[in-house]
Amino acid sequence: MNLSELAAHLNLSVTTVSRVLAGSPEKYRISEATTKRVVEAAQKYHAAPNPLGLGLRKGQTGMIGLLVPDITNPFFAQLAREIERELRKSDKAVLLFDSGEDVKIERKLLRDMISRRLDGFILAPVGVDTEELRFAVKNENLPVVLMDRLISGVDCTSVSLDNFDAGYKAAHYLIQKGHQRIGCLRGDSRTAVDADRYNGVVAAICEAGLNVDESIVAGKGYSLVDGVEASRRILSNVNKPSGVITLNGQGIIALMNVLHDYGVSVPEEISIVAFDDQPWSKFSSPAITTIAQPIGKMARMAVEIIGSREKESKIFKAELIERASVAEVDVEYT
Amino acid sequence: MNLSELAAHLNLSVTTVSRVLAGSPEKYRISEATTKRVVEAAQKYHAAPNPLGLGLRKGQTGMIGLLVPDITNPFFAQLAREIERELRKSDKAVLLFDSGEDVKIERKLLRDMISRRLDGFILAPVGVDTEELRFAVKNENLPVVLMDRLISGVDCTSVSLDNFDAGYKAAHYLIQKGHQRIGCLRGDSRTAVDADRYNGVVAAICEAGLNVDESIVAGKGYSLVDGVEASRRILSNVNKPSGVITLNGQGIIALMNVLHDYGVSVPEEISIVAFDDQPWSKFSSPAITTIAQPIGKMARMAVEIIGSREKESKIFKAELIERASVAEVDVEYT
DNA sequence: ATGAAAGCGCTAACAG
DNA sequence: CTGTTAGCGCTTTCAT
Repeated sequence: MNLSELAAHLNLSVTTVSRVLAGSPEKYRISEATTKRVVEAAQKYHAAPNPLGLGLRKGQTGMIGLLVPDITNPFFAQLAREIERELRKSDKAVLLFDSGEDVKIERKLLRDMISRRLDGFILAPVGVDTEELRFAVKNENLPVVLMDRLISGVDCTSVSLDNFDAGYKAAHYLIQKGHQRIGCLRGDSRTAVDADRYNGVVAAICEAGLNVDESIVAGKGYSLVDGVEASRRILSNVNKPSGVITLNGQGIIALMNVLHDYGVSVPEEISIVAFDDQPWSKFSSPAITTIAQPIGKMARMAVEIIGSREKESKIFKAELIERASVAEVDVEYT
Repeated sequence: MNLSELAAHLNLSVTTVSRVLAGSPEKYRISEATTKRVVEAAQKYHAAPNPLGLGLRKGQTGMIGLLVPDITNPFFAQLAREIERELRKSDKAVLLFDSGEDVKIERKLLRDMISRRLDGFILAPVGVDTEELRFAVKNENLPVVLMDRLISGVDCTSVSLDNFDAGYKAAHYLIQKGHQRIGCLRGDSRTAVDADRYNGVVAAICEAGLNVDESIVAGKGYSLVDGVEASRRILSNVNKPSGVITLNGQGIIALMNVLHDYGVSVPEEISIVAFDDQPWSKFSSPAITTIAQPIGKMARMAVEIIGSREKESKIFKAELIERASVAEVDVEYT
């Protein structure tokens, strides 16, 4: 039931009913009796303001759009959950758009999202620079915040991880533990997240005076199949790495399975540091040493930025969670 | 930009612009010239009808609400993806609500969903019978379809799996392979999905003249922690099962890790049949024999039901995907 | 072939 | 303390 129907039932004007249900009866000095009548009747008839009328009037939809490349990817699922939970506090709902890692679909979705006049946009794009993305990001009137897959060269409001630092931390940790031959399972190297993380890894390796061996670096996408293929390539190398860093969440799943398949034991034969702390990371056997992104904090920040319509970018630091997938090895003097 | 602004720019009435953009210019015999002018200007200025005005007029929001207990759970993430993809074809968007397996939150979300006047509701509830859920499900005016966690005793439009049959298939397969001592990793036994699956398992075991040993049956929820705890209980039994069936997606993740932890090899020491085929199931080592739900088909059916506003319930059959996690054992004559 | 007007449900400005 | 009115952006009659 809507407000005017309720008003008719109670022989009141829509205005009065509206004022009561909007939660400001005292501001308009509505009598206690009336207030009570309205509230009770509203409850009884499940009456509530129609958000379309309300939105039209206020110029707000009460919804924000969330675009992800793959909701099936645990990182984005977690992100979506945190964002939804946070938005709920201000009675906003989340419209979910999944591009399936497909730029063409993403462009179409972006247009659809914008035409829906949402109150805000939290975008985790595929990672490719497109006209639609630029339009969204550069438009002063659209409260947009970019997450995860930032576009290199395009600066805009965003919430992201210091990916270089995170990659550096992972590699530095392995080096500290005596590893000298470090492999890397990458995602799509054309995306900034992946490139930055990898550059961090390379920096740490070089800084330690070690060499980067490209033959134990592989990866060309974020899908599980990509991860499996890359894992196989890395492990089929005659001279296996002593430690491997997986640069994204799907990577570790792929790698663990391939390792098991090849009968390679962790951490005895190969040590692992994995990007993205996942719910099962600590239950895994061995428990995985991970580079954890503060997903909750990042989600909250994104929501805050959208709400306040600031135009600032925030960068978070990843944390290395030490578990049991990295073994200490004796440094070989070569 | 909205239609009236565009109309002003072009010295046309909103009506004409609306008719062109609604895609029915010939129906109203709009001249080719005008049509072209409108279309081009709309493109240029990124003008599109405001969905709030449109919705208010048409009594539709162009959105359907999707409620899940946990988007982080791969099954629901996959479901969400399929539903979104399907809905997109009819230009509808998905409003995502995540109850976090919490009935109290679910009730609140349900109220919120309803008050938003959505065009349809696809609900995968926590699995508990609540006032709000009944209201939603029993209301003739709300196009609701229940999925996965049906409420026993409440019949309503739904799309679900023949869970008894699925459980039966899993157990029957193990028995065929010579297993006589079958353990079971359950979810929340108060939910119908879990109970039905378990009953199917029990039926197959009894039918084969074997006994159900409750000491190798455990589980009290759908979280990973619940799964780990249950796995430990099952495996710490002095008389270990020869085959284990996990009744939900999180269960297999928990079990695999605990098995590895305990140094139990699959399928040599213990065979496994797992509910829900997951992207990594086939890459796992050994590849997991699973009971696969036709998620895509179910999603499509749910969307179709919502669209056509039928009031029918559809039940799908699960398929056993044979892989390498079950070993054939010699039948012992006791 | 096009436009004017009404009305979807709501709230804010202006009465009283 | 409550009501009347206008207008948010759109589509659908009804006119021309």
